[in-house]
Amino acid sequence: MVTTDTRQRLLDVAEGLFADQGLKGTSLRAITLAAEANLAAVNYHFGTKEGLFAAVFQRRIGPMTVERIRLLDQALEAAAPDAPALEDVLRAYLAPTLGLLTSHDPGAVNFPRLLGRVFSESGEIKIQVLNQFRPSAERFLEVLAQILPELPHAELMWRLHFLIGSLAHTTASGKLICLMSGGACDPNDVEGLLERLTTYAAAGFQAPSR
Amino acid sequence: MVTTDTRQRLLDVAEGLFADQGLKGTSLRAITLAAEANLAAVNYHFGTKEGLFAAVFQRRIGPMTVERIRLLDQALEAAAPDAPALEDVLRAYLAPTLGLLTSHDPGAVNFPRLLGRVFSESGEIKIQVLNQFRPSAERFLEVLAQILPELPHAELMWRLHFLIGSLAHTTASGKLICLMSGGACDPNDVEGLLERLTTYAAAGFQAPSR
DNA sequence: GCTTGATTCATACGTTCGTTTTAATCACTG
DNA sequence: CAGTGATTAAAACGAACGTATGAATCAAGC
Repeated sequence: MVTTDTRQRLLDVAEGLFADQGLKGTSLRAITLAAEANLAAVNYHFGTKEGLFAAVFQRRIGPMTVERIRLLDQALEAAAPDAPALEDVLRAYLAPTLGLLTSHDPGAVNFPRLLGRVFSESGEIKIQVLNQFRPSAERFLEVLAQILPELPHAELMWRLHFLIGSLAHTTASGKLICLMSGGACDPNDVEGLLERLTTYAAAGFQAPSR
Repeated sequence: MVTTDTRQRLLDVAEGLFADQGLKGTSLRAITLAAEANLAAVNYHFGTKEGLFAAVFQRRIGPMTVERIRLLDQALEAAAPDAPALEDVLRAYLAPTLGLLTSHDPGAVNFPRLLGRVFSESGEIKIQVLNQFRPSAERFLEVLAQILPELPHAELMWRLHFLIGSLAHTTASGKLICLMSGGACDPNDVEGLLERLTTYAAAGFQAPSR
């Protein structure tokens, strides 16, 4: 057996605790206690604490990127030979992240929160994680540039940056902000959220640049 | 003298280090070393590490909120008796945060980064800080609801939430994302950034809700 | 059934952390 | 100039941290 049961439990538990408390705020003792594993298990399976942190990401980023590209290609094919609708491209980017929130995989629901947090982590880890998103991001930028040819390249980058900010903030603090709205917003309505963010961002992307 | 020099230096240094490494990632020894103060100075002046963290926020949030309301009232008066332009309202919300990035106050430039990071902090501190923004946020929501009367309340809340996400992500990771763009984006052009984000968000807010 | 490699376990190490304590120093007033 | 309250200084405390070590346990093959 290449992957032991302990390994899986450590990854699942770490995913949730890192999402809640961050890298520095989560101790190996808290992780191994919750995972019902020995303290030394993390160092045995992942070498170091940061190794576990990286492994948590490695497990999800690949499939998420694949799904994004798949949805993008699907939108491209459906519209061919025309360019796809802006909304469909944005949805292809957002859906694989937001979709995890309603995943049946019990550990996966924590990953979007963790993903929204990673921008606030310091050190090499952050850059290492974000670099894994670059290739797919550039594919999306190409398609977006094709849909919005009059938009300068820098403007497009900024708007994708704004979108990622909205996404990260929603996955990381969605429950908080909707608590502040007095319950008017329902963060559990993931499908509705996807449509709201898509509609909002699509309008933003289409705004004329000055 | 009610505020000693050491107090100021601690606040300034802590503002930068907390912005870079977060609350858990910054040690009192690192702070007092950089501030050329004794280790015990933090506990003496602020009681506890979290007390220092809260004090860093308390120093900036008040003036920032006042400035936001001032700019909002200014936009309201200039347009009276009509409703102000959506762009002007959004600018009034964004400018006091982004403006600190070019402040002459050497410590203030770090605060927007810290502000973008606070959503990722855990515990009571985060809620305590965010609650200080509620009153002014509700003023803005009232005005926005007046400008966009056809927009459901929940939709408006979500869109403000998206905007805050873009703002936080920009202040917290602006330099990073523009490094990833290969230098195409210039995070030091604060005035241009304000216009870009205002334009993008204004179009998003004006999108019809479904 | 014994060997071998993989995993788990209990335990300890050295470091760093936030905080506390006690004494020294400073600034000012009477 | 003596005295007093505010501030700084040096040192130590106990707790928690990540990591390393060596023995114990397990699973599988010959």
